[in-house]
Amino acid sequence: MDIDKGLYSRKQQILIAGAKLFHKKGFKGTTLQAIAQEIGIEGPSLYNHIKSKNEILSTLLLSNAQEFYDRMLEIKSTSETALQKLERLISLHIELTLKNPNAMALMLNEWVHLDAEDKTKYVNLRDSYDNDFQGILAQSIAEGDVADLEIDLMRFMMLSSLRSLYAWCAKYKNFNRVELEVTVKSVILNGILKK
Amino acid sequence: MDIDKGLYSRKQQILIAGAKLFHKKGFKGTTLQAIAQEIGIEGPSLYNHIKSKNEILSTLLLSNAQEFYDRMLEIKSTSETALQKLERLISLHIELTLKNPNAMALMLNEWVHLDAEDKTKYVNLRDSYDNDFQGILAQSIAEGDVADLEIDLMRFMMLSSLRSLYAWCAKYKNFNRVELEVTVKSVILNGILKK
DNA sequence: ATACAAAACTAATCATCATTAGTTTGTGGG
DNA sequence: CCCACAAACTAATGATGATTAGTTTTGTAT
Repeated sequence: MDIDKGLYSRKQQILIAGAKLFHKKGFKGTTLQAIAQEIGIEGPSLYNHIKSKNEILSTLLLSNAQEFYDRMLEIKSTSETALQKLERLISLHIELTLKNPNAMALMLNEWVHLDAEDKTKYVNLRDSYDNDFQGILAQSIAEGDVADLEIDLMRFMMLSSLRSLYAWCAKYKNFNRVELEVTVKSVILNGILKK
Repeated sequence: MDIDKGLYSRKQQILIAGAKLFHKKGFKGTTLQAIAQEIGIEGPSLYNHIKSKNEILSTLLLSNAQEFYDRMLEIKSTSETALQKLERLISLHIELTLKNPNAMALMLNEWVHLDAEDKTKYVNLRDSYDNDFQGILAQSIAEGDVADLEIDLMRFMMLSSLRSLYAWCAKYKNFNRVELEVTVKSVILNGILKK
């Protein structure tokens, strides 16, 4: 019973509790009874609001993946330099991480438990995102701002650290958001060496 | 039936198959029957070689965490500069990733399914490793080689990308190991910007 | 107040595994 | 050739947990 009943619909509460528990115990390690208990009802009562356990996971994953992709399209369409777009993408990751830390964790691993149709949708969204990300990276190499190294690997390393940030935020709760953004950008763009 | 019977003991085969399937489906999503099938026997026959499903996971995780920590102690004890030690740590991650890609994946997530005692052991090993890593990073700042930014976050970002490398290696199978090391070091040390 | 609909509850059901019991097979040393 | 012993096999057992059925409660609009 962690979630304020006044502020969220039951469906919302279920999604919030689901994200929290799926993150902590994994999808398969979380029982519907546990989710129900988290919001103060009995397990089977959940079925007044959801169709299945899998629906909780797919709602969480698809809505977040969609939000990432929508925001990517928005950033792609601006007329800035590719490097400026990369900086916006870094900010985007931080923004969405702060908004939905638990969902961010699920996007790394739990998507394997989606059923076939949703898994395809999810993987397509993620692949599109990764592709566009890499396209912008390629452009910033072409524009002379970014080093011409193995581009798959550069993209991969950038996204790995950005996608793990939720864990850092969970551990060091008293960080300053602006400082976080500055540091993350500095480490990604300039590396750790002193100049 | 993927694993050559001649080269490995049954216990080894079980560990290899377990790592593969736990990686693909998660610990809770993998049945003993599936592991058995992978090496061509029936589920209950596994009990001639193991004590429980959990033992498979804990053997995989603890032996790998221990290997990381042993190697860390070795590197700490050399008389090189802290920056040289950091480069050795990057190489170490790549070496162990190539040796045990599936186990590397498990170390990120599946440790939550260890039972209490093993989980404590595992978390202690990991925390010690992270601590020592950060100590070396602090020293290299003190030695004037590394930028004086939020040190927790720098350590976190470095380890996030290193610990995810198994996924890149799985996807781009034809990479050159030396080039991989060079690129990873360059991105971590110098960032992505062209100099 | 009263009735209806939404949302809870309790008590099945049914499937899926991990694990155990009891039995058979296969092999290497005598 | 035969005996042990390790390592398989098949057939329970028992727990767990998603989902369904059927019933009661609650809250709201008349």
